[in-house]
Formats: sequence, C-alpha cells, structure tokens
Amino acid sequence: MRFSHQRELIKKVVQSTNSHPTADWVYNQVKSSVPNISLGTVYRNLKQLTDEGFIRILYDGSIARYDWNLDSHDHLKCTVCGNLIDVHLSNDELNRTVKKKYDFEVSDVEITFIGTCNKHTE
Amino acid sequence: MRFSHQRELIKKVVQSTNSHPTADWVYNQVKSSVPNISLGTVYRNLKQLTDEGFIRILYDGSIARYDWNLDSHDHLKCTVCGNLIDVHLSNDELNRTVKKKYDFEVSDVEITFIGTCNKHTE
DNA sequence: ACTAATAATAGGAATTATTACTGTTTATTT
DNA sequence: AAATAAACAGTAATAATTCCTATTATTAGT
Repeated sequence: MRFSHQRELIKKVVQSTNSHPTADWVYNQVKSSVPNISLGTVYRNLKQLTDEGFIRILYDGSIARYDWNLDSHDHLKCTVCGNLIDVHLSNDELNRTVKKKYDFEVSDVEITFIGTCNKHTE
Repeated sequence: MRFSHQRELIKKVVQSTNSHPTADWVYNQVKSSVPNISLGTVYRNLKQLTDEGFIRILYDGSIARYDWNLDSHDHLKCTVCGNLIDVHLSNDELNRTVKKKYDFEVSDVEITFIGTCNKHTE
C-alpha cells in the first residue's frame, strides 16, 4: 500500500473520535482540510484501512460505522440518545460455551446491548 | 390492521424457513403465488409484521433479514458458508454485569458469533 | 535528479436496498 | 349495497455504497 495524503488524514479523523463515525461524517471532516476530496476516496480508504487492520468496521442497523479501537470490545446502544458506547466485557466463558455446545470455531464476537444509558434515568 | 391476502402469505413465507430471509428473497417466493405483487408491498408488510411483533428484523452486515423466531436467541455466522445459525444462550449474567458495571438498562442483546461452523472442520 | 510504471485520485455514473408517492382495488362497516 | 379507508401495484425517489475513467502523485530503478 503506497503512501497517500488522503488516507493518512482519513485514518487520523477516525482515530480522533469515539463516536464511531460513518463514512459521510469522515468525508465532511476531511473536506475541511482537502476540500475537493471525493466520497469514493473516503470509502475506498476506509475499506483499505479496515482490510489492513488499522481500523474496524461495525454495523449500526444497516449503516456502516468505523472504530479505531481494535481491542476486542462490545457496545451499548442507547435508544434515547442513539449513542454507541464502548465497553469491555470478558466473553471467554461465552465463547467456550459456543465452541463446546455447537462445535463452532469462534473468531470474533459482536455484542450490542440495546437499552437506556444512565443519562436518562432519574 | 386489516386482513390482507398478501400479508398472510408474506408471514407464512418468513415462518417457513430458518434461513433468515431478506426482503428480496421473500418477494421472489411470494411472487410464485401472487405474480404481480409489488416489492413495496413486501417491504411494507415486513415492517408491519415486525412492528406488530409477528416477526423480527435482524441485520447481517448492512442488509436486513427477517426471523420468525421471537424467542431471545443469538446467532452464529459462518464465514465459510455464510449461514446464520440460531442458538440459545443464557445472557442473564452478561446483562446483570452491564447493568451493574455501566448503569445501563438492557432491553435487548444482539450477539453474533463469527467463525467457522462444524461443516468445515475435519 | 529523471523517468517509467502504476497506485491512488476526483468526479461522476451506476448499483443496491429501501422508502415514498399516486391513482386504483379491496376489506370492513354501516 | 354504498361509503370509508386500509392496502395495493406500479413507479419514482432516496441513501449508502461501489464502480468507472481520465488524470495526478508516489515510488523504484536508472
């Protein structure tokens, strides 16, 4: 993979936020530095960065979001504010159960807890 | 919700398979009985059936799939054959942890194990 | 440093999944 | 049986994403 000014910026933008940005959000951010960047370039580079393991893709309903956090982690999705919050849980037990009970070799687990975050409780 | 011949068929088609069909697959199935059914009708009814709690929606990457199984359950996604397999695991422990550790009121959990199913192991 | 080879780009067209619109049909209610 | 409105078919519109092409920029070899 050859150096590219645009790709470096895109990587930096994704790594600058915990908001799990969409391609469009990244596009708009990068545009302030490189006004004539193409949306296709953003998509292509997000894909490349994902494939090369610099960032991760995750799906929020039907829309793709990107995450700089490569550590195995899970998400809380608040139905009130819509935020996706990173959390760390140990899934070893769960993985072992799946392997044993269903004879399934787990390489990754995606866990999303849907509910209400503590901002909306009184 | 008024009776509709089309909706009944759509419901039956979803309930007839464990393959977590897409809207397009349902459309093609229903077309064999009602050749001039509209794709919009399929989408509208899948949404209605989901809203009324007859079926469930789930996202496989960026694409919507439908599931007749309303029981709380998880999925195994095999990266070799692409199949989505239903499994039952108890997530009580996990839910309790999330509630306690992150003060988050869990209403639903979506767990997808990604890996290789036992068809591809020797 | 110069040049050739080619990866990456901008801009726009194409594709895919999904939703919205509109005039017509059909299930229900009176 | 006529009135009402939900559901319909057909089609246009939208949104997210991918593909295409001529041009530009990076890099390897001289």
